[in-house]
Amino acid sequence: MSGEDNILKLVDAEPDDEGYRLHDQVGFILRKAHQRHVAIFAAHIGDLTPPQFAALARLREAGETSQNQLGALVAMDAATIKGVIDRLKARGLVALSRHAGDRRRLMVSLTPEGRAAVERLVPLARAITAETLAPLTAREAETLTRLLAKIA
Amino acid sequence: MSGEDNILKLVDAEPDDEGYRLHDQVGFILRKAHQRHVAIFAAHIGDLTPPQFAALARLREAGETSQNQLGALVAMDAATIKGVIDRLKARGLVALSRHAGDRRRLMVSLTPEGRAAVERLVPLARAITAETLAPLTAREAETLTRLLAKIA
DNA sequence: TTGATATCATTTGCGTGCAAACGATTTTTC
DNA sequence: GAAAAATCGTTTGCACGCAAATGATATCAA
Repeated sequence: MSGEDNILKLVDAEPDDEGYRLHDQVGFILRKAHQRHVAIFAAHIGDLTPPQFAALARLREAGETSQNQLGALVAMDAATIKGVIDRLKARGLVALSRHAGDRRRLMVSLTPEGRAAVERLVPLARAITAETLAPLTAREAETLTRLLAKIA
Repeated sequence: MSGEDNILKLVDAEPDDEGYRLHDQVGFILRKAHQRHVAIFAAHIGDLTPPQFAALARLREAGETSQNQLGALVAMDAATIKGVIDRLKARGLVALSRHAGDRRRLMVSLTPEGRAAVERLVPLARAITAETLAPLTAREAETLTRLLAKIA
């Protein structure tokens, strides 16, 4: 369909096809940027993943919360947050208990070890953010963060 | 450590700690933006994942390539690209053959069905990009894409 | 009250994504 | 040419991330 008139290639060239370059698409770049960030994170904090750290950091900000509630705060669905919490619990960084009034709810809280871990790691997390944004000027970094937040 | 002088909270407050908000960190926002994009992708193209589409699209741009080479082009390591190619092959979208001169190399190429699929999907992929960037003005979208590419 | 709904958590299945170890082949070096 | 090193691919193990199905408990409505 619409494949005859190649005369005005640059002006009118079929927009459905030839002008599509994978590496210009936001999704592709977004995936690569995320990969690079995860790699930087791993280089600084080897024994905790970004989602695990996110859960701990948010738990410190929010205090005790139910598992799914915490999931909502760190953008993880019920199945995902469960795995993350299981692993944090296995390492003694969080503690679990049943909610008094609602026996469905599983409350998650930081253990002293968990709190100590977050506090120890926050400076490293700052460095990770800085290194991720290192290719940009301060102004560009601010812009990127702002625009990214708008599409997140 | 450094927890006594709370007098000048806003001016001199411990920068290692209290000023750290998870949801301001690039890594966290990057992860959420990526999640949103994947969701948009799935809503438009239900039977193919972004990595699978990326492999097909890049294969069309680059022509026949070795499996690991293709992986490099779409930012997937050897283990990951293998799984993606396996699934595309199972669906008849790519064909595999051994390289003549180098028996280690596994050459990957689009089948006619694979080519037809990419060509059919490119317009949808454009719409996915547009929807992902919809919260932004055209100018902002261009800026975001450019800055994202710098940190990717 | 009870029956219909909604919510919280769990489980399973599938698809990335990466590290590490491995076997098979080149390519390099001596 | 033979040993050493590099490259290509495979496999395993672990950690997200999501959909869909399930069970347990709460809440709402009739």
